[in-house]
Amino acid sequence: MSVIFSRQCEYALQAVVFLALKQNGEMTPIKELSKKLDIPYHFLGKILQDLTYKGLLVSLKGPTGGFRLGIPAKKITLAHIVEAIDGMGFSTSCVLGFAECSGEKPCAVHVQWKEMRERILAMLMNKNVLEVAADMHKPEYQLLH
Amino acid sequence: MSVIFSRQCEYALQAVVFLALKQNGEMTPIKELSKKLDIPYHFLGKILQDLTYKGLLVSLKGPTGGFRLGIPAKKITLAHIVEAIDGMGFSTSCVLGFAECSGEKPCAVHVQWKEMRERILAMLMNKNVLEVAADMHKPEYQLLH
DNA sequence: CCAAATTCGGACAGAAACATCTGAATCTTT
DNA sequence: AAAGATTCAGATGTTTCTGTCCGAATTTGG
Repeated sequence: MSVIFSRQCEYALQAVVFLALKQNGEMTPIKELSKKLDIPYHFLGKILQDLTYKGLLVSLKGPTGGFRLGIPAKKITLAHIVEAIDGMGFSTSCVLGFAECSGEKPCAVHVQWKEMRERILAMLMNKNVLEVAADMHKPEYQLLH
Repeated sequence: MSVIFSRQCEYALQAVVFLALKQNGEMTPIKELSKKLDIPYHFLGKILQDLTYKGLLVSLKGPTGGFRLGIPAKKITLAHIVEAIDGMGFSTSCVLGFAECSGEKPCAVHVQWKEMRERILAMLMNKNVLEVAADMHKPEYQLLH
């Protein structure tokens, strides 16, 4: 394909950012997330279940149930979400696909690629979902309205 | 999963770099590439066929047949290979997975991500396989020996 | 207590990516 | 001309990812 993260992971990122928009302890059911973000209902259910198991979310059954963040939004970085769903494999993998490529036995583009990966990683670790959600509120970011 | 390029694309990158190591017009059969690079024989066959169709390689049947570069190594960049196999989708895609994310309707990390993508793209376009192959010759790069 | 809304858990279905198989076509060498 | 090595083309199999379905468990409100 040629995409950095899996579909699941993208859905997870969107969902967590969306939940971060709700500042009170309000619960959001799958149905709402599914509609607003246009993500398949049952598929999203699995993903949220997974994030709940990993501790990023908290769930509640029954009417008025749903999901909310399990940790303060400020403490959840994009890296946390990616790690929970896809793992951090991308941050060590070789562009050319050599399994043994490493600092001791590098491929010819190892150092340059390493820098890219580290930049990406730094960005993911530096962005918490509170910031992201706050930005999405601003009029110039219309995707979640 | 969480990898930048598809398996096919990684195999293609490796194979083309390997072929760039052979400076004379010598043909290399699939069997040799498959063994040296540890790539499944028939799968690699398809990929080389594809690269041949795209003009990056030239093939010849029969004994003494095989594949060689179809363009001078210096003119083939890593970007050319990626484009031939995976396409350049990654260079425009949104990290959060929003389909409509763009300059006019950005997500909250659009600008930062755009910079990452552009850096990656620049690196892929600036690296030609002659350089890469030459580096792989050097003793500090042992992966292809 | 009951009905309705929700998550939970497991099985299943479909699509895409990865890989293999087989026979045909082509080329080289003898 | 024959034999062997190779690519080519299409069909098929396998695995992983994506998505669906259903029934059970839980919670709320009447």
